Amino acid sequence: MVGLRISEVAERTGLPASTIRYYESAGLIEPAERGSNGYRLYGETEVERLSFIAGAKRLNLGLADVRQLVAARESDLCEHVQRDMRAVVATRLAETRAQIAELVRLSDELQRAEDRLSQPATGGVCSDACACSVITGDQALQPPAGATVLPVLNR
Amino acid sequence: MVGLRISEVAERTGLPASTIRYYESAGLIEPAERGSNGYRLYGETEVERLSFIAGAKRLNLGLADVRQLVAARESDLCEHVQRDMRAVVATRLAETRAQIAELVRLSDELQRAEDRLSQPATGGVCSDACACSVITGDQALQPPAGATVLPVLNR
DNA sequence: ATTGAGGTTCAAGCTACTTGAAGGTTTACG
DNA sequence: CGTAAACCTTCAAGTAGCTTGAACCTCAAT
Repeated sequence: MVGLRISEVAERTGLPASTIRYYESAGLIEPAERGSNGYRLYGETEVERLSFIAGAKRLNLGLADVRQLVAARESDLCEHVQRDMRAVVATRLAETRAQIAELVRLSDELQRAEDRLSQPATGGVCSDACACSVITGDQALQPPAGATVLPVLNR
Repeated sequence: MVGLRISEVAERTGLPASTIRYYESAGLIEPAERGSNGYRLYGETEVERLSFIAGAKRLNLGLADVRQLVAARESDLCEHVQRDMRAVVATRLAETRAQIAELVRLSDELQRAEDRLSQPATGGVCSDACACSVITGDQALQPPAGATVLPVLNR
């Protein structure tokens, strides 16, 4: 009952100790208690909070979102929490679906590029364009007219 | 024929001027010529090189890959270029497909979380767990046994 | 006494840029 | 000719979410 050291908390939550320290420094969790030796000590409450955070991270939520949810959770207003979480999750779901759509489009492009690169060089002659046209985009790789392929991973 | 200024090159390649400067500082392209006023000046060759880079970026290639491809392209050994590009593109394609698979799994999780959050709180009573269990993962959100959902966007 | 496995802090590095400050240049207009 | 807008320059710092490293302390075992 004296409290758990950071490595034990790391084991239970699945988060690396360095990440737990980082979350503290980032204000996601309160500064941990310290033992007489200066080591951080954690109780069950902290482990649960960190598990909650780990769960949110599995949903790919950003730290800003996580911060909001942690605050809502602590505030203990149940409806409030549920409403907040629904909004955050819904937004994240929409973003994820958009990401998937973009990546599918991208994988099509890559597939086409690969197909073209698998063909022997045109007529054995190494022209000026060469394989580079696959990327320069003389033909297939231009965005299909207003396709905005660019911001795929920008988030 | 005096040369294009950076904003004109930006317009032709679709890359922001700031990005072009950044590519120069990152060693992706050679330092541009300068006019008597200190402005950068570009010729057709540079525009083509930058278009090539923009094309590679549309394929979501990292700067390390792009650097390699640019070098190969400049080296002018055609077979070599084609082999390099094939390898890079194939790797990228595999990565993209893996990403898609992970995101699909993630969107399933999010969908389940949303479903559960849409249901009214259990029996009207706001228990200790409340909506938080959706993320804490008492039930559905635990990784389906050895699923490694974590490194979804780590790259 | 010393080794090894923990713990601590603080700083820097990672990707691929973007943004901002502080300033010089060029061009168009009145 | 004056000046304001629009361009260009460099350099520094900020972004997300950590990870890694250096330099040091603590504790249990040999």
